[in-house]
Amino acid sequence: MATRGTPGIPEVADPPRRRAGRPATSILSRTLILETGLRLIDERGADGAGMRAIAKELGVRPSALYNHVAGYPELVAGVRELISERIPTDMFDTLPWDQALSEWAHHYRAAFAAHPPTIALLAVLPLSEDSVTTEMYERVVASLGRAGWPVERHLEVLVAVEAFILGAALDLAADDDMMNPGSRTDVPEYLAAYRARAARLAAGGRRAADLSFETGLRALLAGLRVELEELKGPDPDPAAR
Amino acid sequence: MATRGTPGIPEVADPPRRRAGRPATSILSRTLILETGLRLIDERGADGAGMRAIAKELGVRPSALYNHVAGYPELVAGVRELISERIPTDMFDTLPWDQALSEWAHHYRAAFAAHPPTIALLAVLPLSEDSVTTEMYERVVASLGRAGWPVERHLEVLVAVEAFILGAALDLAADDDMMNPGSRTDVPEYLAAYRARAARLAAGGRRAADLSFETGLRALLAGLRVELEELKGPDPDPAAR
DNA sequence: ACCTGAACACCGTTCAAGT
DNA sequence: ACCTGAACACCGTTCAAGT
Repeated sequence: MATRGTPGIPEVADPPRRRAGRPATSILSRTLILETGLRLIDERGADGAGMRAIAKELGVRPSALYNHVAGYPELVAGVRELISERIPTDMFDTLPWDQALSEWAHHYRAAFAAHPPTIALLAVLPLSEDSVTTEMYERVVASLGRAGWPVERHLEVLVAVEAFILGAALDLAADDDMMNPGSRTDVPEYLAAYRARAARLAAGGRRAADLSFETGLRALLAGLRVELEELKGPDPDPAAR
Repeated sequence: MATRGTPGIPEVADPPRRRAGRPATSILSRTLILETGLRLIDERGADGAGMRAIAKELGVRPSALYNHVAGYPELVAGVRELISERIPTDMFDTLPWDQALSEWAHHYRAAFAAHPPTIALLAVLPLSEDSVTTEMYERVVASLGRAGWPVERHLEVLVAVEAFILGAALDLAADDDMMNPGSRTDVPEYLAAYRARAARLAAGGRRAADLSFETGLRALLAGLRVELEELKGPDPDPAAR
């Protein structure tokens, strides 16, 4: 309900008080556009952060944005990069590979969780080729190498863990009540399981998605640990390490 | 390429040859609309399967669809249900819980993989409340119960596995080449890992996403198995089972 | 009940014209 | 180089009018 062009003369006529032509000092920048996009996503959801909405928020015409971003898809990718940049990776230099992966996974998921509407929008993007992500991968891979994982399996492990993280992030975006069976009588076991979890959640103050994330991550890493041990296990001479 | 309005004069003028008013026998149905939607998604991608495109394909005006589906979001949910229906669940009645979960996961992922463009569109949807999905959950939960998982942890385990499946499905939608570091020189370990995997993939005929899915799923289930053993382990009287 | 026809309120994007 | 202004080719959705 924006009160635009109401009565009178141009009362709330926010539109361009600026005249055409190149402004003395440039108004926009790629960074400004991306940050505004992320802010609007947070404030209004993914649908409230299109090219036109961002332009309006910046007091500019939509076409002006195209001087700094190639188009909407590129803008979305840029916003994802903005979020990815905030995922710390220094734990890979100080912790054992499995503990480091666990900490990383928590931060990774939290980075998206901080902007709920972005999850559906951004998790869908191909696990990009942008610079930030690649640098993150570099540290993960280095850690796996030091731990003794064979080099041809590094990406396999990395992507498996990342898949779980993204899936868990999607789950986080879903409403806690989304799986509520209501009063259906044809799924008794599910109903019992749903209620038992609900009671447990009510007791502790945690979200449903947190339980699944913690348990899944713990299991995944435990399984990977076992697999690495088996890879190294047949080693007949432990002193060779 | 549906050959519509074939002979006669108005050759390519497909638009409404039908006059207004209720047709003698109704043309549309919810099922027909959903199946056409899925087909168009397969043929043209998610962007080529909007309300208007479906209407055109069915030789009908867009507004006619609203007699059978509430709107676009409901249509997308319906298409997801169409896909979900094809995921078999009978393995939960015949196999041990962990083997059943493994088979289920393979089918679940394959159901989406059969319609690549849908993955990004559908995986994003909250793990719905629709009837098919809930019935699927019922069988999973029943299996976990028989295996000895405490009832308040059934959904936790189920959702953890499902998160991994959906994350793996997203990975499947990404191009194999998407993680290619190109000729970057600042990520040597990553570059080596990428090339080592590429060589391995070239040898065997598999996709990158398959490796990560198999390894992640195996690890996840192995970890869950260990956790269940620990839960049951302290049992002082094995005969009580 | 179930379709057409016309309209509404949006999109992202392009491009000439201005400075 | 970087903005405005106007236009293009789309969307999903609503609703009166027809049968």
